[in-house]
Amino acid sequence: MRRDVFQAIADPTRRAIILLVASQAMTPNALAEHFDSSRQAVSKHLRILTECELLKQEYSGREIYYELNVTKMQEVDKWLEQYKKIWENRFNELDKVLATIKSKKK
Amino acid sequence: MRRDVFQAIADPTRRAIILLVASQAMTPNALAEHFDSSRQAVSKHLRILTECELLKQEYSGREIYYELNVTKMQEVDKWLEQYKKIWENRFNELDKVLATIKSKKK
DNA sequence: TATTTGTGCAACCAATTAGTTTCATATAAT
DNA sequence: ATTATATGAAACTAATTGGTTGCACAAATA
Repeated sequence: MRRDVFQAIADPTRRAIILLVASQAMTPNALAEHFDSSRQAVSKHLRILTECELLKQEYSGREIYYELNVTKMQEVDKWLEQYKKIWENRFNELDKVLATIKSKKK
Repeated sequence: MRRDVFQAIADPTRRAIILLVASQAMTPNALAEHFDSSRQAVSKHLRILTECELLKQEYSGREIYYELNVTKMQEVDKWLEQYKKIWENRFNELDKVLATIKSKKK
């Protein structure tokens, strides 16, 4: 199935998984301990996160370590960039206003 | 209903609406022209986007102009920031490696 | 070899979602 | 005053989602 990063990060449990995995790679069992839901539920989240490449799998015997694929996270940042221009411009406008006020006070 | 920014941007139609509205405030009718689905479907998306404060409404007679609330967009950026540190560190590590290679070549 | 452990997958289910059609209402135009 | 337009809300529906339980299977351990 074609998975989308935005759809993946929409779920709060998945964002929590991302946060946990960001500091260190973890196995499904270890991750599941942090949640109320079953290991299988967590496993399904891991599948979704892996399918959209937000997570990478590292096999070690029968264990699978899931780690964050930071590169894919940048995709969200890339999407935000077009809007960043807008809010930075807002700041510039504000700067101008402040500068004007300042010069008038002199 | 309590609406979440991440859930709001998960839908591709809603992201398209955000993009359209980013350049200029638009009415539901004007927006609906850009999509295959009905005006009411677009209206429901607008409701979700407004509820999570990604959009603001500007009333003008019987028309309602929807405009982007850039401030709320920054919430996503704020979430990303903790991961930005990680990918910037990766870059620094890479820089070190490149620097080492460079000095060896000399 | 027999058993335990770590994992993914399938089948099922309740809740949510994104769409539809049909309305009600307020403003604008004739 | 009547009609047309812009909009939101309600009721319904099909598809998707996030959860469950039960299973299969490979790797580690006894």
